[in-house]
Amino acid sequence: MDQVEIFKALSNKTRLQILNWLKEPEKNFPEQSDGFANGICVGQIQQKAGLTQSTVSEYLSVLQRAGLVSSVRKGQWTYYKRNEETFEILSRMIQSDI
Amino acid sequence: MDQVEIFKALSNKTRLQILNWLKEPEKNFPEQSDGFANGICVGQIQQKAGLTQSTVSEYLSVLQRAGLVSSVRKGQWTYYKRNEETFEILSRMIQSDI
DNA sequence: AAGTTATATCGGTTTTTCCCGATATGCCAA
DNA sequence: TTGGCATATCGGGAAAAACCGATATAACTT
Repeated sequence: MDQVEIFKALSNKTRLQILNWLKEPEKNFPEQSDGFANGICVGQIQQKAGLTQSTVSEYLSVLQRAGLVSSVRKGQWTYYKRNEETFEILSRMIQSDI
Repeated sequence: MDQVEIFKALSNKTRLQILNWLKEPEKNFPEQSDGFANGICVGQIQQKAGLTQSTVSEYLSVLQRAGLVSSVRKGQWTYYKRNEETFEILSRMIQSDI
C-alpha cells in the first residue's frame, strides 16, 4: 500500500476516467457482449479512451500496480475491474494518516 | 477543486511528510516560539525537510494551489496550516466520485 | 537610507511522466 | 503450422516535475 504510488496513479485525467467508467460497466461499455462478471477488456477501454492500445495497456498496469484495479486473463482477453477495497482503505487513510 | 491537481500535490514523499507534520505542530515544530495559531512558518518546515528554501517554498505553494493548506503573512513570515476541509471533501470524493 | 532576515520567483539541469509507433507474446482457429 | 486477433513490452520524443543556486521582493531594524 504505497501512498505515493497510489496518488501518482490517480494524477492523470484519463486514468481517473477509466476508474469512473469501471464503476458502471453495463452503462459505460454496452458493446461488451460476454457479460461483466470478469470486468472489462482492454480493447473496450481503449476505444472509449481514444488513446493508443499501448498507452491504455500501460495505464491499466499503473492502476493495477497501485492496487486500484485487478485483472483476469481469459483466453486472449484481459479483463480489468475496480478493486473497491483499495478505495475504502484510501478514503480512510486520508482521514487518519495523511 | 481540481482532482488531478490534488492528487499531483499528494504524489511526493516530502509534501506528504509536510502535511503530516502540520497535523501536530506543537510536537513537530517545538522550535517555533511564537505560538501555533497561525500555522508554521516556511523556515521551520524547510529545516525539517532538509531541502533548500526555494524548493520548500515551491512545495508549499503546490499544496496551497491544491487547497490542502492555507497561508497567512505576518510581518516577514508566512505561516502555513492544513486546510482540513479539503481533506474531508477529498475523502468523500474518493468514496463517491472516483 | 542601508543592512538584515524571511519568503518568493527565475533560470537551469536531471529525472519522471505522457503518449506514441513498432515489435513481441499468448491464445485461438483453420 | 500458419495466420489473425488481443494484449504487453520496448524505445523514444516532448512535456512536466523535482530539485538546485541566484536573485528579487517585502518587512523589519537601526
